[in-house]
Amino acid sequence: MSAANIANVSTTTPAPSDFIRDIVAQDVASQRFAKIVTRFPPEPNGYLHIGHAKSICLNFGIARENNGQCNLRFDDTNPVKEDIEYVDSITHDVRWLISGWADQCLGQKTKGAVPTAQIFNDKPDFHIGAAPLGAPEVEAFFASDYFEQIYAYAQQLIKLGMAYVDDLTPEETEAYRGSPDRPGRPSPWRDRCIAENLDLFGRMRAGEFPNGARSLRAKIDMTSPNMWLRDPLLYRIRHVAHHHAGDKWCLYPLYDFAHCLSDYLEGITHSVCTLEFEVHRPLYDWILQSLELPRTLPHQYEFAKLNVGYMIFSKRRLLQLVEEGAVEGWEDPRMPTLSGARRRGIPASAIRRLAAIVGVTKYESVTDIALFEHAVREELNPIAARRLAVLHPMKVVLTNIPAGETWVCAATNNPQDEVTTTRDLALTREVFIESDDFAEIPPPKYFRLKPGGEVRLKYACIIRCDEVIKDAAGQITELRCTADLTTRAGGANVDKKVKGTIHWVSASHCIDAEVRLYDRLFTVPEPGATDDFRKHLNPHSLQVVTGKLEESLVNAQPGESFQFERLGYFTPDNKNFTPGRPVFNRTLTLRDTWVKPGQPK
RNA sequence: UGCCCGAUGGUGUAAUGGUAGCACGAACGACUCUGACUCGUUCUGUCUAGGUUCGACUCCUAGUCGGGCAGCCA
Repeated sequence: MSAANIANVSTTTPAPSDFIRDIVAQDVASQRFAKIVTRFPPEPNGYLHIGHAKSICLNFGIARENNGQCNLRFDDTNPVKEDIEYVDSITHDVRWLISGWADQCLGQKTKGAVPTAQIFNDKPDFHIGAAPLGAPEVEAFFASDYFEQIYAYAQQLIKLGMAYVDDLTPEETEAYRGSPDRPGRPSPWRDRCIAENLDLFGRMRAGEFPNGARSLRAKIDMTSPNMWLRDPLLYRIRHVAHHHAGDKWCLYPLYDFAHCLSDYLEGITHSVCTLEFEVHRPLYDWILQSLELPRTLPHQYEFAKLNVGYMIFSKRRLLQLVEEGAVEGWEDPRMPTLSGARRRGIPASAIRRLAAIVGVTKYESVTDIALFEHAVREELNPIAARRLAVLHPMKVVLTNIPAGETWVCAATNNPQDEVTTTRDLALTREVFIESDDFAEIPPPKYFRLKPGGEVRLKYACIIRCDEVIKDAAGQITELRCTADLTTRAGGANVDKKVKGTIHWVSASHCIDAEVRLYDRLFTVPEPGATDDFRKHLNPHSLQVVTGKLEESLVNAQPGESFQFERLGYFTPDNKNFTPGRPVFNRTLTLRDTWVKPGQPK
């Protein structure tokens, strides 16, 4: 099973419905737009995580269900926080997440393209479209590719008397703004004439003024109860180079100004974002309406972002974990990042399934991590090949099988398959079983191996424990058992029932492999609820063991998923991979409904 | 003591004035060469108070609780 195959699973679930899709459906019905175009607009200042995945699934899902398009656009208006490393990882992660599902909807542009002039309804207009599907040299959209056009829109706003250059310092600007329950005061520079504003704005671009000396502001209403309408800043001076635009600019637009115009330039029809931007919507509309643009304007819709128990999604905190070494980088399998999830063996389809389960609402909730784990198991169960592996080995000697003798056992690769396929396992005198699967003093209802008891070695035969061998310290060193070879497949007593069936590997036909057992990164459901989230790091989130694995696993490749029977789902690590010496990551344990006596769940 | 948004079982959601349903979870049971999967049964819900209506989760009013807004971040 290749990574590509995994990504192809479960692409046929019924189209979900939610309040945003309802709006889109109405717009489709009324033929308001020729084509539905959405966008996913990350800022390249961190890695994508499962929270972003909800937005990706929504935006690409809408495009997919309406034969539309979803642009990947980097919202890169703040060069001091952004980096090309993030551009690359985000591009990769988006492609991974939509692979086999919405590839055909991914809007990208011809490499190096910028918005071009056109006439629309007899009016001058600017637009940038997607490169045709399959075009050779393509790249994501970048807001920074629109800087020239956005600058021109700013000039137009000045000419309309709707923007002005302000000389207030950042501190003064804050003081003049007032507070949510107290109106702001107009800047003394608010009523500069258009010619002076234009001149000053040009000199800001020319680099005549230091950082923070002047800004461009929209002229709206300093007394508005909506803080974002109190003459919001449109441009600030930053004498720094940009990772994508180079050193061409020392003047950068702010989010509110760049975002709505980027949406317009790309022909976005539905601009979907998270709830915290709800109060920005009047500004989004104000800017687009003020500029008297010829084409149908995009509209912004907001939904609640994803929260999942025992995870954190704050970029700042995730960066902190990386920088402080609490994890091994952004791609650590314990991280909620998409690259971490991929390395952990979580299929993209499972993340899409989660998005479908949680839906889209305006209610801010915390999703039970059980929903996520359910989605993962649901995707992995049908596709993960079954293998036998012993993580905490205990030696068992089958005293009635001579050394060197081999009994071949056919093992089913996946009971979920319609057509059963098998592989051969070797049963030999010495095998390993899981130490948990033997109890010298068994608790009630324990139906694995115990002294004098019987258990089935899966795919092989029933064994009986005759003797427990211990060292001087009283530690069990091996079990001496008798194999009932008549209970093998095809044997006379194959139908003999025993309560327990356990996994095992032959001591002479197994490989040693490092297996990394991951658990949740935090010990509390809402680690982000307190300032000191690091206090709740799970000290046992990674346990490394050397397991005994059935031989066939020696050829396992990154991107493949296996179920180690009775243990969980595992995948070869894609970072520490040496052909012939795979290191395995545990994706997730199997659901375990056996309540150990005395251990409430 | 400003403005905006929200509230349905333990969790995520559906019902768009007409039987409160689904999934997860939990409990019990069946099945089982994975204590998995699968199957069956059960469990728990409309924030509060008024109002409109033959009928309200849905509409109105007030309240309660939660979230957001005072970056030259996005």
